Amino acid sequence: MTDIARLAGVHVSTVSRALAGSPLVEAGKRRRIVQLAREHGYVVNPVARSLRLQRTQMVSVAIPLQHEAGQPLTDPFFVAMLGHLAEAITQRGYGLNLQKVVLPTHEWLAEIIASGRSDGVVVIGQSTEHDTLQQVAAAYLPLVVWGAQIPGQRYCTVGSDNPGGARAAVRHLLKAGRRRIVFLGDPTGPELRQRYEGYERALREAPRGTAPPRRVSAHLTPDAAYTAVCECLRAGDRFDAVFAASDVIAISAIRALVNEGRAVPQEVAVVGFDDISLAAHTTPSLTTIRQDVEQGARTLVDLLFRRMEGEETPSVVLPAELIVRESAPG
Amino acid sequence: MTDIARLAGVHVSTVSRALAGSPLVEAGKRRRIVQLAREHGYVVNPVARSLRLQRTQMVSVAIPLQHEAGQPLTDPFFVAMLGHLAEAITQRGYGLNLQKVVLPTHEWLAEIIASGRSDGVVVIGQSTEHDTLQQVAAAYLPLVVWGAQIPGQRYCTVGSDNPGGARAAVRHLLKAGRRRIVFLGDPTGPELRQRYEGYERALREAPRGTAPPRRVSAHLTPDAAYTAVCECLRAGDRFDAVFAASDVIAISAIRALVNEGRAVPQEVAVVGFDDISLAAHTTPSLTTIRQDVEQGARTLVDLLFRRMEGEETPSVVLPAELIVRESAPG
DNA sequence: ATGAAAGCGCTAACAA
DNA sequence: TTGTTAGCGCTTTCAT
Repeated sequence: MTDIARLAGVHVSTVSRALAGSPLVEAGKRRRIVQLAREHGYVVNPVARSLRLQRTQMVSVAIPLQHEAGQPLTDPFFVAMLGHLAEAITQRGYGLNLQKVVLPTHEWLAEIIASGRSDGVVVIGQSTEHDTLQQVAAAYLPLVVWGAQIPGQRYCTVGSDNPGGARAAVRHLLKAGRRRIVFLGDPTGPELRQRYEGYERALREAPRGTAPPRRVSAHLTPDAAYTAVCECLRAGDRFDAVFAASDVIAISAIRALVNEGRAVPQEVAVVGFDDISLAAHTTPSLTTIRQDVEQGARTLVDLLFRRMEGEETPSVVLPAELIVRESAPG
Repeated sequence: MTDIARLAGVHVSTVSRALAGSPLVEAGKRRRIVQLAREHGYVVNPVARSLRLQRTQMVSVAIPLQHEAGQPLTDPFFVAMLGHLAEAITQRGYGLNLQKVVLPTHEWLAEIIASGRSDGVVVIGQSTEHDTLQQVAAAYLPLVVWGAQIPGQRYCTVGSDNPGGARAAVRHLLKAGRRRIVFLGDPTGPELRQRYEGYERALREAPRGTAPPRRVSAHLTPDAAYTAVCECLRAGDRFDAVFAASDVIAISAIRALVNEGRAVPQEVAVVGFDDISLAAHTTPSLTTIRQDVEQGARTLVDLLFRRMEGEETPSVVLPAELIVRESAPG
């Protein structure tokens, strides 16, 4: 900037003002300075700017992942969320600082905040970190979390209507005449727990003769789900429908079923959760509960910026919609 | 830091040294200071540190995306790459600054660099930006690119053996007796172009009676590929195998084929490219060319850090391996 | 082994 | 309207 000032024959402060578009500096001079800066490929140093302004124009996006579950950063839903967050954050002229958090880690959130690398934090997925979030949120406002809303929660979440979505999925299966519906997935973390609860509730409301809730445990990875379903089938388990906690494991479940000689959807219907972009394109295509990632991301960012301004924002629950496709026709 | 200094009854410079683990400061005092910092949840301000040190401990990861192609940041391969990059970068104590670049944008790379937000840049995918990269690389060393190696290229790439992988895919199909093999995808960008070239070459080397190269154009999105394959079938096109430029479009192709009444793999075999995590779990599971994302990411980061130290590193081509599954059995 | 002081590049309160 | 100046929080050279 000193260089530009010298070239323009003015003081740095004038350059600073000109580049900030201040009306204080004479229009002609301002244009000349801006032009000069462009010619020389000069852009203001955001580090120095941040130090001076005490704000970084950065948002941290933290993704807590269970190490033991081997959960990679490749879950398509999280990733779609990340993409849309990048979009929304960039649109506001902010940068995105990506933090992959491998649990269990001590004080990960406090450290992200204390480091001052960002003006606000988005956490994608509560995972098992409800307590951490509770604690940190007490003293730090600009924090929003994608996830489930939990009674007594003190932090701000945006998330889908997990129980409602799950219930809609199971009711759809019941209406199609299915009576032995298993839940595939591990209800670790509030979101999946709520999906399980929705599943249970729908079964409680089911016609007589419907089999009671039954869970097939599996981490949210393709391999885990595949293995779990195979074992279950070989153990002679009988069911005519699967409600999977996510699309990724629903797809694995279909493969396991077909490989073990069960026709999908004729013998076993499958419903997933998320509506990832591939869901419409698998064979058979996947009946699922859509979470609107794009709106979710926009809402998260919107709330975050309001919190960055000091506003106390409430949590938001977005509708989750049943999408009927081939794996569980109507 | 001033606070910690006051609490410890020493000068800030001593605290700075202590926290940096300098041997200059007396061991006992150092421990006391470190302890004090931890108790008070103090961590050094990386912004101030960056300004002073003239390095940010940050790496920018830029993902150029074609706007017109509607290509989202959700391509599973890119995303897996991003995850592994996050891993490798974090391991070295650096942060990751994610930049989604929507093309065409003017000077995107120059701006990322000039902004000084990071000490090095990883670009995932050359896309149509070969010229930009050539130009920038002339004056900026700490830059690595995931993509194809191009004759006359002046920047450092890491990428798979695209022609070799494509050739292996087509030879596999030929060996299985397929003679009318179409290429599905749009060879925009060097990587896909090289895959197409490998396809062409394998066909030139094919037995007599093999149909000549034939391309079905489609952007790398599920919808585009689905539509393209359907139209092609309805137009009465005849083929017994598809080599798709990516797994995502291979999966869509399978769905289109099945929906139009073609058995996969009996009537039409399908081979993809990437080996995304879902490829093993679709129905039928996908024969594909594996790109080793993890090694790719590690190599990129390794080369980047060497470049950040001033070393001129050469480009690297990684092997691409044929994985035979159900969609195109041996 | 520790303290004093300068300065990284920028912005803004104040002065002119 | 522009310039002067102080200071954001840190590291490091120099002096002690």
